[in-house]
Amino acid sequence: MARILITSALPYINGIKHLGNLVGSMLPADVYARYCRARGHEVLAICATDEHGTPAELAALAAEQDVETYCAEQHDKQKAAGDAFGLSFDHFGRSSSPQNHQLTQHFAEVLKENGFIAEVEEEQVYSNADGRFLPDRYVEGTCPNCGYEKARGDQCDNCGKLLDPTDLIDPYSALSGSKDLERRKTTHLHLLQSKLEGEVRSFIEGHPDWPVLTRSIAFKWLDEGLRDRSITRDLKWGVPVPGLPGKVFYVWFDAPIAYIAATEEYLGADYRKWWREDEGADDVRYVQFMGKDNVAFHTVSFPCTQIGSREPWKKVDTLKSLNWLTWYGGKFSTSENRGIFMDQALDILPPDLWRWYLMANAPESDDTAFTLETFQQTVNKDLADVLGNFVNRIVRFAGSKFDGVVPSGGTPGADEEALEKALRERITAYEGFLEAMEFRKAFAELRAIWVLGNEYLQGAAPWAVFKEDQEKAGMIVRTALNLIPLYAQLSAPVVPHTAEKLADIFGTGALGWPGEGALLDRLEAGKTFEAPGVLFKKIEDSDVEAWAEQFGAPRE
RNA sequence: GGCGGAGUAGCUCAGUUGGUUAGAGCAGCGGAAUCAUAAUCCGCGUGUCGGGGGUUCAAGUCCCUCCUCCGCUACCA
Repeated sequence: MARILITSALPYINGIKHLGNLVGSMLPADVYARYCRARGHEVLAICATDEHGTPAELAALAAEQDVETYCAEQHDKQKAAGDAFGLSFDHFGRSSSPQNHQLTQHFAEVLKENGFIAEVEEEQVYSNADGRFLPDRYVEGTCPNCGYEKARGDQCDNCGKLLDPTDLIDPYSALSGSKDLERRKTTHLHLLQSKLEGEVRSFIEGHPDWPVLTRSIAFKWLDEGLRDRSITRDLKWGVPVPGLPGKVFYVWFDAPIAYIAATEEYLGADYRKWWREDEGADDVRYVQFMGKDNVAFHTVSFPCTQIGSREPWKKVDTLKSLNWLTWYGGKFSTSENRGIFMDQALDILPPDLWRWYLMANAPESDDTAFTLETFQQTVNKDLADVLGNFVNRIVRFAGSKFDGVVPSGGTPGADEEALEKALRERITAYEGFLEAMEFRKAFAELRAIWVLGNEYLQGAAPWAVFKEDQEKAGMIVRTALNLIPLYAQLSAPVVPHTAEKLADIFGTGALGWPGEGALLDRLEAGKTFEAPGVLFKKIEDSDVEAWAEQFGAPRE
C-alpha cells in the first residue's frame, strides 16, 4: 500500500481534445490510476483545464464570448467528454481557479524574496489596431532569409530560420492584418533560472531511471545553459501580477502550479498532505504523464519554480512521456477538421473500444499513425473475437447445457493446472508492465491472457465431453466461467465499462485485483448468472467508409 | 542550422550491456473443431533490419557519412 499522486498534462482550453491529446497524457494517467487503485494503493489523480494565454483570448473572441464565459463553457465540455470516456480523475479542475491565483502569486512572492525574480524592462510589438501586445508568433511578414511572405515572428515556416519580429520585412498583425505596429516598452518579471541551474541538474541526475527521451530533453536545456525567462505577459485573462497592473503570469508559469491548486480545489487545506513534504507528502510517489513537447517544462521549468521557492514541495518522481498519435501519418487538425475528437469518437462508438485501441497502440517509442482501418481490425479481433466471443461462447453453452447455473462436481486435472500456471505467469508479466507503465506490452499480455481462455476451451472441448461425461464437462465449464470475473478485474484499468459488465454477470461486485490464491475456484457451484448479450458489436467496412468520409481520412 | 528521437515482415510494433538459423499481433495461405458475434484453436515468415563505408572472430545492436520522418530550439501551449 503506497500513496501515489498522479497528474496528467493539462489539456488546453480551446475546444474538445482529439484522440492524440487523449492518449498523450489523460488516458494513460487514468489507466495507471485505475491500476494503482485496484492494487489497493491510495491514489490521487489530478487533471484540469489550462485556461490562460493568448490562444484562449483569441478563441473567445472568435466565439464572440467574453473569455471568462468561454472558458467556463469549454471546461464543462471537456469535463463531460472526459467523464464519458471514463477518465477517473479524482478532480478535474481549472487553472483559472481562485486557488491557482492565490498559489501562483504565492510562488512568485517567495521566488522574489529568495532573489530568483527580477523586473526587466523590454520592448515588445504592440498592435494599435488590435489594442494588444502581440506574441512573436502573431506577428507575420516576409522572411529576410528566404523571402517567404508568411513567416512568423519567431520562425520562418518555409526555411526554418529563427527570427525576431523586428527581422521581418513589412510586418503585420496575424490577428487583424494591420501594419500599424510599434515597439513599446513594457516591464516584465523574469525568473532567474540561471541561478538554479546546478540544483536542477542535480535533481535530474538524481533520476537515472527516467527514460532516455526525458533525460536527453532535460539535459539539452541544461547543457545550453538555463536562461532567465519572462514569466509575465501583457494580457487581461490570467493570474494578475501584484504590483504590475495589466499584466498576468505566463501560462506556463501558472499551469504546473495548477496541479497543486486543483488538489486544493478538491481537498481544501488537506492538499498539503499530498504536496508538502513537511506535512505528510514525504511518502508520496508522484507520477506525471505528458506528451513529449511538455517534457522540458516538467523536468526543468516547474522544478525551478519549486526548488526556488525554498519550500518543501513534492517534486516529480517518475515521468511518463508519450510521442504523438498521428492521423494517417499527418497531424490532427482542429481548424482543418482532420481527425477525430473526443466527443465525436463517443458519438459513433462506446469508450472502451477507443480506450483499448489507443492504449494497446500507445505512441510510446515513436509517433504512431492512427488509421480507421487498423482501428477496425484491432478492435474487432481483440475485443469482439478474442474477449467478447470467449465470454459469449462459454456463457451460452453453460446457459443451454447447465440451466444458467455454475455446474458442480468433477475434479480439475492437468489441463486446469496448466491453465492456472499459464495465467499466473502472464498475470505476473502484466503487472510488471503496468508498474513500469509500458502500456503496449502490458496490453499485449492482457490479450494473451484472454487468448488462454479460448485455448483452454478449444483443448478441453466441453461440447464433446458433455456427450460422455457430464460431470467432467461441468467442471470444464465451471473453470471457464471462473475466467470471467478474473478477466473483469484484469481488464478494468483499460476497459472499465466492459469490466463492469463482466462483473455483473455473476454479481461479483467491486472489482479489486486477483490475489495469491487459486484463480479458477472463486465461483460457487449453483450460482445463477445471466448472459450479458453481445459485448462488442463488430465494426463493418461500411462504417469505416462512412467515418473516413466524415472525418476527412485520406483515401487511396 | 543546432540538439534529441525514430527508420526492422504487406500493416502496427518487440528486439537487455554486439554472439547460434532476426521475433509478436494483424493481414494472407493450409488444417482442426462446430460451444460461440463465420467467432475459435493449430501450423506456415528467402525480411538488401533506410543507403553507403568502417571496427570486430562476430553488428539490427558500436563508429563515420548520407537520405527520410518527428519533436524541441526558450514570446504557441
